[in-house]
Amino acid sequence: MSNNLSDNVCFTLYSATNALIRAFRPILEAYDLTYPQYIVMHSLWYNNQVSLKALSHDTHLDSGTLTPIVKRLEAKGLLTRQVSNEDERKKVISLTEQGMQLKIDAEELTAKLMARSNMSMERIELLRELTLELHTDLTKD
Amino acid sequence: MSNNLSDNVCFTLYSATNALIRAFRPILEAYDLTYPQYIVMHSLWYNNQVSLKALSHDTHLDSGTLTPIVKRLEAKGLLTRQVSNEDERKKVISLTEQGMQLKIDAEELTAKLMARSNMSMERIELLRELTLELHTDLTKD
DNA sequence: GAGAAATAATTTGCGCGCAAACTAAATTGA
DNA sequence: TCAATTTAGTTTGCGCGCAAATTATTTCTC
Repeated sequence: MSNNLSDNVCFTLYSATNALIRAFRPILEAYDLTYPQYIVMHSLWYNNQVSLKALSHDTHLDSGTLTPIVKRLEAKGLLTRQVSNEDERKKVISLTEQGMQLKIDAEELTAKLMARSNMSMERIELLRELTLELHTDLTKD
Repeated sequence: MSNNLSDNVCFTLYSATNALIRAFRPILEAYDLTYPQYIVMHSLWYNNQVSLKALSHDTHLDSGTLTPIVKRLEAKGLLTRQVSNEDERKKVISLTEQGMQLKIDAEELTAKLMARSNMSMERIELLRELTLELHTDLTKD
């Protein structure tokens, strides 16, 4: 029977994620990006010219969350949004030259951040596997 | 060199936490609580009559985040906020009878939720340790 | 003991995260 | 074929999460 918040995995997961985003913030600020914006850019760097739906699937972000994020990235000149020719309900999201250029600069970002923790590569990899497993479990039905 | 979002521990951590809060939402709705509100209540159940500062330390939530949350819980009749006698800058946050009663109902909440995942007790405990370690590392300086 | 510095809490502004409602286009099926 | 359903994306509303600015009180320090 736990009586301490830190005994609760939900709380430690929640706190660790908040701390991670907080630690990421000043680093990403140099690129004028928030973490969710970075996720979207990262997705597009490896999967360009996709619909919002496809982007939503890849980033695990809701379309209602994604629309304003993508609009902000468009306003920054990092991507464009065009109505699809085949299906006029769809929007094709494409990186601009500027958006592609960011990739090289931001390549080592995550590694740099995780180096701030004293965790070993093995424990970080273990954490990755466990959070991936939990996410899969919670979204399977 | 990772080229997939799921290869990135930051992303899996972020996604798993969002999924967890999302899964928690309908369960907590029965108690008319959000997850951060639940964290505050949980903290108070084991540490009643504390200042906002102390609550902030325990919940890892910013005072700017906490003030409106605590006000909402006050509006629901779950707690009271009184100016401290010793130090008039401080507010003493105390559970009402109704706020204390919620504890019994909500006792098994987390266990119920985690049972939704197929993860073993051992892996959940490992996840707890790893996220606690990461949080400690990221907030140590 | 009065001015300066520190501390506690609130307020403001912005970007999520997401459920729910909505709009518009494509698909379906009788 | 055309009305009903489904699908893609947007909008709205609300509650965070947090940096930065603000207010009020207390503590330092000279």
